[in-house]
Amino acid sequence: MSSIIGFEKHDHGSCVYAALQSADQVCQDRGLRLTPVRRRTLEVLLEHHRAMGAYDVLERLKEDGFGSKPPIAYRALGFLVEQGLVHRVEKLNAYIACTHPDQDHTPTMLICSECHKVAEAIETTQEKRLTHMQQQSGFRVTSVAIEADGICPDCDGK
Amino acid sequence: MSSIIGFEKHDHGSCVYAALQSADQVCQDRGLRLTPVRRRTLEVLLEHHRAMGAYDVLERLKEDGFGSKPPIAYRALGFLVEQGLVHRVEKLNAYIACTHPDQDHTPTMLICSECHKVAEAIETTQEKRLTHMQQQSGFRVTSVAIEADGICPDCDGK
DNA sequence: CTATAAATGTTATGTTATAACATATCAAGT
DNA sequence: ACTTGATATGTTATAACATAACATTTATAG
Repeated sequence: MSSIIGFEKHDHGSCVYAALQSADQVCQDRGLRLTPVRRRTLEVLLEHHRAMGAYDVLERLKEDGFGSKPPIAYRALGFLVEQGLVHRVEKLNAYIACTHPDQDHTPTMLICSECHKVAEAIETTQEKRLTHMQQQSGFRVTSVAIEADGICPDCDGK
Repeated sequence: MSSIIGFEKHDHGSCVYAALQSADQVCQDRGLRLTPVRRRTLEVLLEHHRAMGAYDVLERLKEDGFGSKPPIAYRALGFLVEQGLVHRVEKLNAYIACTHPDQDHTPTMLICSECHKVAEAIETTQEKRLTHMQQQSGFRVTSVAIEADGICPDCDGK
């Protein structure tokens, strides 16, 4: 079945805090360093709670005294994406913080064409399809992206 | 179930011809014009039978005496994508001709990280999941992209 | 306290994409 | 055929996204 994260109301402060905690934990477990730029990058994405372009992120980092050139942002984003703490939204060339980085998952991104909010639907049935596909085709899958354009509940009401 | 198009051998000449025929038909049926640039753009993609960037396509169009500036390619590609004759591969920012444009389908793109070939798996179960997702979330889906990175059968053997 | 690796930072450039406007072509009605 | 309105093609200019290559700093293991 599927559950949606992103369109409903929630306690934002605590969700940011929890996600950062979780990220700290993940990195510690994996022997990786959630350095200041990386942590701040994640925080920026969490605060905005929507898909942001690399240059938008960079803007914030610059304001906070970090480097001001594209690679600064791209490297931090790359690290976070690799660790599953951030998802890249391919259709938007943008990035969004993952709100449940603990579970290993193949996210489905729901992109509202109207308000441009992005929500994440977790499909647990995904893994099965993936394996299935593999067996049928002989294609050895390493990662999957699923992205849907459409109209979110809020905008649909109007 | 799923079937794969793209990695296996096939009669290329006739596949290009058939696809163009099919495109003519589709456009006629919809009262749209498959103009020279558009037709040639599709042909170029069919000939190459792999994902091409817009600028690569543009190169060919230029050689054939069509306009030489980006919008020429982007407009033709946009039209073809809209009509489902070409799929955009989001992860590659590239375009690939659809080999079965008749059926309305949500393609799954299989992208080989080694040889960079792209195959298309048609998932008929997709529509169900789509509808399902819609009901659960209130998100009204208009289009879905599914893309998998991995290793294709050919490269896996080596 | 060094040697090595990892991370940060910069310069420069490459790649992908679109806005805005000018011109040409097509299709329908007269 | 002739005008008109819509569609398509073309150009200029620029915006948005991304990475290679190299210099410098910071962390950490020996």
